[in-house]
Amino acid sequence: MNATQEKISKRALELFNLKGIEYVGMRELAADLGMRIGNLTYYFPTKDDLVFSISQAYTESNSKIHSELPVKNLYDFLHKNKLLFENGLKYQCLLLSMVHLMEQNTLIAANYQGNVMQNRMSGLVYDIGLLEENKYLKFSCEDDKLLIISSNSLQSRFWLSEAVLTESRQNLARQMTHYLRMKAHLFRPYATKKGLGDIERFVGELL
Amino acid sequence: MNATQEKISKRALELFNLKGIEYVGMRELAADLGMRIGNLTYYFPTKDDLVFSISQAYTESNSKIHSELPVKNLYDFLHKNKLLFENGLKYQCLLLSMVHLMEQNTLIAANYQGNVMQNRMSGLVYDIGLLEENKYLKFSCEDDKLLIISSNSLQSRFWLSEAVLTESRQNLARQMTHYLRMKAHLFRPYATKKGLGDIERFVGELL
DNA sequence: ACTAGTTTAGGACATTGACCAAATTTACAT
DNA sequence: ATGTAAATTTGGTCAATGTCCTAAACTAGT
Repeated sequence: MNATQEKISKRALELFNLKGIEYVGMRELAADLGMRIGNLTYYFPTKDDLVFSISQAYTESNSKIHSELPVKNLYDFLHKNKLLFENGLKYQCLLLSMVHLMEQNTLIAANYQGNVMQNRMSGLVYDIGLLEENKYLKFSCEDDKLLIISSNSLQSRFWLSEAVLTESRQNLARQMTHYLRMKAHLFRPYATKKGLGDIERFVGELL
Repeated sequence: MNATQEKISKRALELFNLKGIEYVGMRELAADLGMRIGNLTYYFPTKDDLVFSISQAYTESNSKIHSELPVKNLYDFLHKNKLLFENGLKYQCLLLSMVHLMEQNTLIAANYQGNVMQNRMSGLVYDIGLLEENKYLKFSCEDDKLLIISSNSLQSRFWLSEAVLTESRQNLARQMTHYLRMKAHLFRPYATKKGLGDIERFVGELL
């Protein structure tokens, strides 16, 4: 991706985050960038291509967080989730239009269902398994484990959608700690003594 | 609402559920109903009006469930949630476009933020409080209670959105039991012995 | 038969994403 | 400096969307 493409998708992300992907037209974006539509489509033939490139940047930054932060304890895990939340905030337009995108943008849909989803899920299963091994978490049955993983995924995907129901897109950041606390509490019932300590530490550092 | 309006919104709901609100045009809907667009706009001046009338039907059917099913025990509560889930499925188009609608449809936004949201939340707080009084649930601190309520709300609002990421709109029904089990497990750590019995019973009846 | 409500017919408008071709400008390598 | 390729502008077109309009025709109840 060259400099102009970077410039375009950077500004596009800003506008998309402000108003929502569906409500920023290509003409509007071009005007904002001080360029003609023809030039925009020179770099991104369709709007879907543009959004896809943004979604790839999001996926990559998420992958980076995952690879750079091995989860050794429950605090690590929660802290990693904080970074993931912050990253989600940076790309809020994607998370807020997820259903939309997955049904309409064939590039994103194919990519997500072909790679991202499985990787995410298996990564999460791995992390939780490790925390169980290292005695930070303890599940009384396999069911508990699987359902807490599901709950966790759902919350990660849609906390921003819920947040936007009460506050505008411009003020989502300040709701983040609430949802991080929520996530921490989700694991509370399954935490060992060691695990509880990590949760307390994480929650304590949130304010 | 007269017979023709009923006919229109009934068919509109079907099409919206199948394809998504944003992807069914007014012309398409009119053609499907064998009427002219002019006639459609005679009954519903704008698409927003049509969607709003559907959303009101949804809100009313939900309110009906709430008023007809007093929550005496945890089983009642979970069973009520099952009915609410089934109702959400009937109006899936609304839940799948929630963010969209709340930001664009001024009628829905005003109504939701003015009434629905508070009622829903206070109703839930009331139910949970009752279950605590009647010794089905026990929370070690107020925090746990509030955060479980938040988790529960988020899951109720967005389970369909999550479901549609793995299956098409046409096949959402069969994922419902999974999310109901998830909901039941959400309350498990806070259930008393009595409460656990109710959960077992509810989950047992799901399959 | 009159009237109000309903329905049709045939348009219009601005906006959207997308697509296109020709001309011009810019940057870089020879 | 010159030629070439990439980048950019200009000025459209296209179909589809939601919304809006008017005049005419049909239909039901009084």
